[in-house]
Amino acid sequence: MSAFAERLTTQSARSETVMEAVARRIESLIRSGELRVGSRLPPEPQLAVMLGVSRSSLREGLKGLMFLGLIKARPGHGTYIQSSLGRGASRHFKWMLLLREVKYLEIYELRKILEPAVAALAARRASPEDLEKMEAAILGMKSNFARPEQYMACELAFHEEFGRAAKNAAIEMMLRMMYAALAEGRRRTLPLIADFESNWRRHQRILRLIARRDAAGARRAVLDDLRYAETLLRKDLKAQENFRSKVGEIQLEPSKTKRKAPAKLQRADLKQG
Amino acid sequence: MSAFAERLTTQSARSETVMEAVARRIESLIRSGELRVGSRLPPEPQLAVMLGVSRSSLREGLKGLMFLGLIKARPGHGTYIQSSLGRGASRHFKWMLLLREVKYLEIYELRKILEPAVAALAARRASPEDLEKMEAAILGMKSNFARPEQYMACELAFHEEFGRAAKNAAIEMMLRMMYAALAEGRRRTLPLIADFESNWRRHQRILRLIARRDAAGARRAVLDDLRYAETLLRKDLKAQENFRSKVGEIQLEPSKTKRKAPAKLQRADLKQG
DNA sequence: TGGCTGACTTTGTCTGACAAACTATGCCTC
DNA sequence: GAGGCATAGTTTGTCAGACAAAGTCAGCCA
Repeated sequence: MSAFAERLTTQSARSETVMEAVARRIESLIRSGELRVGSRLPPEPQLAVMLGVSRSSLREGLKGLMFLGLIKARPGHGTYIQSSLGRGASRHFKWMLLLREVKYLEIYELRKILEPAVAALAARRASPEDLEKMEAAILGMKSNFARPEQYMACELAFHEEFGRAAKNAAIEMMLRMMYAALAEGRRRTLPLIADFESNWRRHQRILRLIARRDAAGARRAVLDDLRYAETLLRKDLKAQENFRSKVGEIQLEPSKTKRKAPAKLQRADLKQG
Repeated sequence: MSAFAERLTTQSARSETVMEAVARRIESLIRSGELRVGSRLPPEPQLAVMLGVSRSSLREGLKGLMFLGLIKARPGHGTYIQSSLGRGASRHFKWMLLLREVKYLEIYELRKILEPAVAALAARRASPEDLEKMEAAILGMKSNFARPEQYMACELAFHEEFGRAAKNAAIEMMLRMMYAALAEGRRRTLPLIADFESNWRRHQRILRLIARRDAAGARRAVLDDLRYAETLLRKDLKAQENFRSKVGEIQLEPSKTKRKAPAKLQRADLKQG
């Protein structure tokens, strides 16, 4: 009868690793209210004794939580539970892009679903402070037409404030994940803004409509901007494809690209991997 | 002029930790094409030499990536790069719920934005296999009205197939994150399904409309289901609030056990987290 | 041929130690 | 008395070496 359900609930019988146990234990401490955002965890040696594991194992578990952005260690100070909306998750998203499991065009499809709705929410809910911050970001963009790096930083700030203005933490987290992942792969997004001034004008229009509480207008403006950016992306992808098919065979040699490795990793040589 | 941009680009000058370096190094290996999904990483001792770090530090870095679901270690076998859509990220989402940084109602607002659009996409793109799998999940639900655990497992399976049918990896990842997080906090979602049969009927209707390629109908059906579930959630939240306000004062002693609180966890048995 | 044993590989965990970063206290100088 | 500096103490970061556990695989024997 319930064969389908059986198959689903069958867990892999692998014994739980200490790392997982540490994470679950700390989770339960949060659930019980003993730990909350900002709390300091007991020192590592003490915590290791409490949990009955060695310090190294404990640290591996903590590192996992750090990667997720859920805790933050300050040397000589302590380890704290951190308020983090999408900090760690964006790294996850970035990897999906790296591994080509997620395509840029797919992200734009997602954005076209999410962001117009977010714009409508922002038009209804944005506080004066939100509007001020978005305005500041817009001004920052305007004064940096000639400096791509800084222009992009301001644009990212605008988008983050935009997400925050919708007054929904789940949405804010999702958007931050996407934006952070996109910003990291800036190679791909930077050339898309052929004309900073035109890009800036579209953003300014979005802000103006939000400030006027014009939900429908803001929704349309965001969708327009995304459509425009998507068109550029499509062109860029096609150009790159042509480039690859032409140059692909020539540059078959392994990545000899000089990359500045951090000092501590100088001995790195992974050719045999 | 560009003070705003300056403030944004100012990084915290904290020296990079080995863990971060390890992660970046492996990232660059993926970027250069030396590693891809399914690749086996070199053994830990060897990799440690390559990166010029000790095995313990390397392991901490790897654990971080494991938590994100990006690599998977098999004892006695090796460590592999894993294809993971939202496996690690869902844990992140769950924590946000735990820490009360994200509220359940906010997730429902997000779902009401996302899922109707996804339903429309699924109606256009679902393959026969997708429809079969959703059908199987629906059947599984039907035969488990009396077994809540298994019913929920089947419902989760239905939603995952639903997300997959939209044929967009970014969307699939987002949905899996949400569903996994909601499923973990099942305390909250289980009682919401007052009547399994009614819940099942709504799901069946969604599937039928997707199978008929009725995008608009599927969109409406999903929105209806979400509205219904949200109503139940609102009632449940209100009931819980009443309960808290009655029982809350009695054990209102969070600050008294401030620093020494974890002390009672000494020798805590890990297995019962 | 088939199954079992043993060596080998690889990850999991533990112990102990020292370095680095930050805090806080107390001393010394002005 | 006030302020700067040095020192001790706390806490995380990193390293080294060792053994256990788990899985693979070749080779031996019935």
